[in-house]
Amino acid sequence: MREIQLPLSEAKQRLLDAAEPLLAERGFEAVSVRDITQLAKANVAAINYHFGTREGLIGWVVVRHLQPLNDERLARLESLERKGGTAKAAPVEEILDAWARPVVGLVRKSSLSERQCCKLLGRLLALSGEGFSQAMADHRRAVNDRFLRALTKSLPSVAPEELGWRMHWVTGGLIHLLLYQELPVTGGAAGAPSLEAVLGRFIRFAAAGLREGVELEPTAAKKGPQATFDFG
Amino acid sequence: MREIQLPLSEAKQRLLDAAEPLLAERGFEAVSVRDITQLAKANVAAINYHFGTREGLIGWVVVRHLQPLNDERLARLESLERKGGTAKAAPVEEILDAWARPVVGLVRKSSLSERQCCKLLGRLLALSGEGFSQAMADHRRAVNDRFLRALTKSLPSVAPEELGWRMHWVTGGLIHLLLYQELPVTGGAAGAPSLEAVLGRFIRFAAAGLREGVELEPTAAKKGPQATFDFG
DNA sequence: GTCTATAAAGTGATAGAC
DNA sequence: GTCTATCACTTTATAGAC
Repeated sequence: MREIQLPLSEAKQRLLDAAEPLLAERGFEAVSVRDITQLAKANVAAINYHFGTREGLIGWVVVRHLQPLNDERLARLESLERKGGTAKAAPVEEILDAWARPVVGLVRKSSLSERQCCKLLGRLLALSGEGFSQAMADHRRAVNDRFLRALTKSLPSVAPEELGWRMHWVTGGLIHLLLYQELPVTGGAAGAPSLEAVLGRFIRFAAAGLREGVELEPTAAKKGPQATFDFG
Repeated sequence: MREIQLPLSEAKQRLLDAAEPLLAERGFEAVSVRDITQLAKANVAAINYHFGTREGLIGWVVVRHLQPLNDERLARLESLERKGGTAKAAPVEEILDAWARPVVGLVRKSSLSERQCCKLLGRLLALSGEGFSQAMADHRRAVNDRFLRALTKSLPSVAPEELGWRMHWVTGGLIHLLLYQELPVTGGAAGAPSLEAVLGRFIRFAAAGLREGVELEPTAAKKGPQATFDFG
């Protein structure tokens, strides 16, 4: 499932590197090809030559970030499952960690500032599959499915459908966290906590939400046909 | 604090009524004044005559929806606090209910379809104060503050700052719920649950998240100077 | 691969007639 | 208040020279 990162020509990389801070800051609709080529010190026609259309470039931004994110999520989940053995269910916190924590690595590797990279990731995740290539959409759904399955195993007393909804809301929380990380701290007395710290607190919060009601129904849930939920 | 709903001329209403479904469907950036006037069967110049600029119209869309939402949130919280008396803290679920449930009333009253009204509300909430009038922004912050205070009273063992962060993530969950309500049910066997039902489930989920850790630290929290958190 | 020039259509806003 | 006509730009995309 892990696809090879296609090598990009230097020109394409330059254009993408120029486009991403603008897209992070202003959103996908509010950036023109002229804005990008100007910042990249390239010609106006460069984007159309290298990417065909403006949307073609956006598509590359999507795969450049969401592909590694989903790959890393999957890798961490699989490592988690290998570690725990076949029968043992992983703790909710560790599953959520595998799901949320990869953004830290992406932010580190990115040439963007932490703030911009978070904003861009937030915007990309907020697309929720709209305007993706079919391959990307399939990959995303497959990863979602794997996580939902792991969570179902870890929380058998919560209906899988309910877990799908809850992960949907958790996804919204992560997007909001990435988009407006600076928002809540403006009035705070202490300095802003690091991204890692915020993610850790978010994971504990989300785990508690996912677990809601488990102490009330300790019996194993009825197994229906596994419906697929696109919670992203 | 509750402001009088300014009477709108019939022409202004017609334009707003035409604009809102388009804005709900395509987002604020992707709708032109021509799209709106065409749907409203009005003249191209009508928007500039009645609202000054395109942004002026958007501003009215904001107040037409977010003002009643925040008003209703506040009214419900105050009713809740009156009911419980001065010393008694309201249960977290009821506070969250006062915060989230008003969207149902707005959807009912709106001439938009439930789906479109939810999308529009989701987009408006996602603005997070960007591009609001100062009065709107202040009102929003004041309502946020009141809710955070109520939650702090109800969950004294959770640090107010932590509650601010958690409400920030809850806000993201609500926005995602409103924007992509249909998303998780596409693969489900049963039909989609009603908005009311989903909100009820969301409130229980969010309450569990807000409560995380309370059983570990049953002592009252230290009272520092109350920082204001703009969790919206 | 990179450039200029230009096409073809769309944008918000406004002056001025009615 | 409503309309037409129009201004002054901006948008994506492309043809063709270098």
